[in-house]
This record gives sequence, C-alpha cells and structure tokens, in this order.
Amino acid sequence: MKTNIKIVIVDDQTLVQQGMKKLFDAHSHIEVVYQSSNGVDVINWFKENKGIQVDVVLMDIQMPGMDGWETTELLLRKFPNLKIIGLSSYDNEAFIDRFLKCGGSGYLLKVQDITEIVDAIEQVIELGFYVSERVPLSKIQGFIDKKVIQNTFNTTDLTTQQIKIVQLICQEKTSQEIADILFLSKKTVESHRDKIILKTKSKNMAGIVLYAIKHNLISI
Amino acid sequence: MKTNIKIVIVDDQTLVQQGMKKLFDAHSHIEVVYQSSNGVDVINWFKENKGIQVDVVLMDIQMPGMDGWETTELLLRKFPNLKIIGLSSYDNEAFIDRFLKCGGSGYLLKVQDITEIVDAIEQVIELGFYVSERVPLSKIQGFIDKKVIQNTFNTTDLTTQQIKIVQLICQEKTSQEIADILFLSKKTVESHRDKIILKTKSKNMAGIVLYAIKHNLISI
DNA sequence: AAAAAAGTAAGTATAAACACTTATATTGAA
DNA sequence: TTCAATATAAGTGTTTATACTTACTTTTTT
Repeated sequence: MKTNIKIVIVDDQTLVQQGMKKLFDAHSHIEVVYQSSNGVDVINWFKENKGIQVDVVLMDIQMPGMDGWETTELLLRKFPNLKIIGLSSYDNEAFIDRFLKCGGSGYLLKVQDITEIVDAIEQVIELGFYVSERVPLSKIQGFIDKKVIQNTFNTTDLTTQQIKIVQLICQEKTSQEIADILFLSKKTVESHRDKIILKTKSKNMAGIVLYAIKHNLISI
Repeated sequence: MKTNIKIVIVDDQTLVQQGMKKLFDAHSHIEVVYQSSNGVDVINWFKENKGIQVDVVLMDIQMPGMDGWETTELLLRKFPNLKIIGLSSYDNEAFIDRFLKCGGSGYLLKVQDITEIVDAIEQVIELGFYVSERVPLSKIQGFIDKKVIQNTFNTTDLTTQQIKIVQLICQEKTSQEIADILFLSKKTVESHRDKIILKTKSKNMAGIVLYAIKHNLISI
C-alpha cells in the first residue's frame, strides 16, 4: 500500500467537503492537498500547480455550473493519467455510465462509509480502477477495455438540437412555441419529438421530463 | 451562550453524518449524543432514552423510507419541545415550507459552512428558531405565530385523488388509463387534470411532472 | 469520396390533452 | 346547522401531441 497518498476533494457542498477532510485526519497516509467547491477552480489549480503530485481526485458529480462530468472530462484532457473517483448521492445507472464514459476510475455513493472511500482510493492507485458491489466490475471493465475516453462525449443518446427541445418541453413550451424559439417549422419540432420519445423510451412528454431530470438535462 | 449543547444527527448519507460529527470536534461546547441514518431508528432512540437531554436535532430531509418531514412530525408529536433543524441539499421553497409546517425550527443547506450550522444551533437554543438570508424571518415567523404544528398537514393544495392522478400522469398514463385504474370516467379524470393544472400553475403535463418532483409527490 | 448520421420539412391520421361550462355531493366555517 | 366553498363528475369543443411515413439537405465519420 502506498504510504503517502495525495488527494484533491471537489464538492460544492461545504459540509461534505469539510467533513471529508476531517474524516481523512484519521487516515494519516492520505493527505488532502487541495479542496474546491467547483470545477473551474480545480482546473485552474491543476494548471497552476503542475509540480504537485496528486494521486486521486474525489469528484462530486452534481455541482452547479461546471458539473463533475464536465470537470472530469476537461481535467483528463489536460492530465490523462489522473485518477478521478466520482462521488454522488445517486445510485443511478445513467449517472455512473456517464461518469465512466468521461474517464472516471470509479464511482462512490455518499451513503458509503469513509473506510470504503479510503479503500476506493487505495484500490484506484493499485489497480487503476475501483469496483464495488454497487458498480460491478463488468461495467467498469467494459469502459476501461474500450478506452472510451473520447471526445465524442454523449450525455445521452440525444443530439444537441434534441436536448434543446427537451429542455424547452420541460419549460412547458408547445411545439409551435419551440419552433418559434429555434427558428424551425412546427413540423420539424414534431419530428424531433418523435425521435426523442423513441430514444428515451418514453410514452409521452411526462416521460421526457423525467428522462431530462434523470439525465441531468435540466435542474430542478 | 450555552456551554454544553447536546445534539442528535440524522442523515442517511454516512459521509455527511460522519463528517459532521468530526467537524463538531472543533466545537467542544457541542456534543453529538446520537446519530442515525434513518427516521425509524431516531424515533426509537428517543423513546428508549427519555432521560437524556437533547437540545437540537439536525434532521436530513431527503431520506429513503421515513423522510425528514415525517420523522420531524412524529418526533414533535411525542416530544413537542424538541428543536429540530432541517438539513437539505435543496434550496426549494416548497421543501422549506413543508419542513416548517412540520414544526421545524430552522432550515439549513448542505452548502453552508459548519460555522453556520453551529450558529444555527446556538440561535435555535437562544431564540427558538433559526433564520438566515436564505430563509427569511418573515417566513419562519409566520409559521411560528400560527403554531401550524397541526395534524392537518398538507404537502400541497392537491386533494388525495388529485395527487393519485398526478402520480399516474408521472407514470406516463393517459387519462383513459388513469380512469380505468381509479374506476372513474375519462371525463372525470380530465376535469381533475384541469384543476391540477390550475392549482399547480402549470401549462401542461410537463409542468405537472415538475411540480410532482418539487413537492415530493413522486421520487426519481 | 462514400457512407452514415443528423437536421430539416411535410403529409395524413388518430389520440390525447386542454379549456370552458354546468351540476350534484360533500365538506367546512360562521 | 345552515350557507358557502370546494370536490367530484361529466358534457362539448378546440388545440396539441403522438404515430407513422417519406424526402431532401447538411454535417460528420470512415
């Protein structure tokens, strides 16, 4: 086991951020070298502190502004060897998938114990990835094998235009209103709605709204 | 200021629970006498430990099973003098309202600092309630003055039948399907939809779904 | 450069949602 | 307990959404 592990904590919830740092005090082989409440700051910190060794980043997924997915993707573009573990309240397939697609090396839930987090950090350093019962190896291995750290990064299977339309549907706009906003014909918007329902496996716009929330296309 | 404050922490997220306890170490006048990850356990603990003095309970709102609202309501029914501060990730009017209606003495966000939480605890003990910029006095005062700790507890302005219909709409059911499920005519369900749109200030079912989520009528 | 995917648009038809109105039953407050 | 407010129920008409299909253009990938 590595004797002195240096980690960075990113979490917008001050309580979680401060609490985690305190909890690591009991694990003297782990040192928190930097902590941040948002993605922009942590990226800047890495750019300004290239000399400092960082073994693992604990990255909160749900953050206002630049979220954990985007931050992970951007960080790995600059520092491809960085190991980033996602941290989330949600045990959501789509969230986990998306994080691993962004190049994350593991996914932890906030209901998990600090000792599990320590285990995760150690495992990521030893094996390169972290697996738990919650996030089975097969899933992670799939991503690792395929090296899916690509620029073609799909939050969902929806296209940019379709995501815009989903967001407007969630704002209770009609197809005609959406057409006016996006300078399209009503018929085009309706075509997109067809595809959106198909792709999201929805039956109607209620399903679209729920999909949007689950896939973080809108915030509540 | 009270010299030895005894608090109880309720939070399903182990990380937050453990982290908070650690953070209170730096505030020696506050002692965590019990911590729990769910509502049922904390209610049982209070029943079994009536002799132990507890000044403030920090209560997470979003918990699986018995949530923070229900736990607060039940706890206050047995121990009406207890001061309970809500703790949530969401800065949501409806959530705050509902918590104060349940008899809560204050509302904190997880983005807030541990020092703010300490302040809140001290203020609740001194004044009986906690106010911040985020949750203005006027709102809390309104609830305290009216002593709205009543059994007639309304999550929303919707009736039981209307809530059922909202939940079925969120399951992508059509009016006809809802009618079949609830043994009503399709036309009756449509009348309800009219009222639901009116009451929730929505334009269409997208708005209804969002309302349902914000008001915790469904879980995602 | 060819192939695939995405964007745009439209036709036709049907189903569903929404808006407005009326009527009776039930509940709640004066 | 009576009156007023609200829930429930249902009718009619209009608008919007959904389903399925085709087609041409643009962009992206191979």
